[in-house]
Amino acid sequence: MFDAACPSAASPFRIADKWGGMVVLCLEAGPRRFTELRVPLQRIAPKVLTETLRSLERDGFITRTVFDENPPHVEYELTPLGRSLLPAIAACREWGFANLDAMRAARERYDGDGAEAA
Amino acid sequence: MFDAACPSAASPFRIADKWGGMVVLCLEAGPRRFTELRVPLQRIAPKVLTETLRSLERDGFITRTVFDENPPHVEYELTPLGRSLLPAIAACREWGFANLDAMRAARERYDGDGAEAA
DNA sequence: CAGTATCCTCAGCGATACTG
DNA sequence: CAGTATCGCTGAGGATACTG
Repeated sequence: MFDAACPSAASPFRIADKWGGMVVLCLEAGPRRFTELRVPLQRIAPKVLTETLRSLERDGFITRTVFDENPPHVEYELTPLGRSLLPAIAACREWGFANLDAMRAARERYDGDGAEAA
Repeated sequence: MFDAACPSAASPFRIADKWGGMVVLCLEAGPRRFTELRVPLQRIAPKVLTETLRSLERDGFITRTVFDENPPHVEYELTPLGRSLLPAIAACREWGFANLDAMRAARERYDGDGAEAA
């Protein structure tokens, strides 16, 4: 159980990084271009978006298609494997919608106790 | 969409850290003691396990019960909120069982292409 | 047994500037 | 437009030793 060879363990897909899941969601509705992805993900630096996309491409979750035009045109699209992530992501999001408030409350309670004591 | 106030976004619960999910799974079958958790999670340093447990406790996922004995005896147990994570974790694990091989294959293909070119 | 204390490393994330 | 190049920081994660 949980040996080093078992990345599937519990969070098999923290989809690599902080942004991976969001990018997948952004691509759910169809192909998107580099700059289009930067709109919903305003806080992301271009370098980081590149890294994220490369990582997702490496894992076979997305494809990168270059149109030989000027100005350059590149599209990212989910593969079937990438789409297979959506149900699991949905399960996580549903948990969030249902329980995030409770979690936040627990957190305030915990932090509160610590603060009072001091 | 995806503003800073929306941690629920995609991976609402990378359950905090690398080990959080595994610890929750270890507690699924019932309460466990500190050292008992270190058995399946051999690679975890005591400091890190402590941090992980504190974090889970803070979020209301587990309770920490101290039995005033000698030698000391402490038990960690899932709360209902903690148990609510299990379905989402299960969804992630199922994805892993179903698709991890495909992902690994994609990764090797990708890395292979890069290596050949060099 | 159940932790703390201390120190360390590295990689993820980020900001900014530049380019084919 | 779609990136790369460079630099820097922070903090999660880890190894080891010690303690009530």
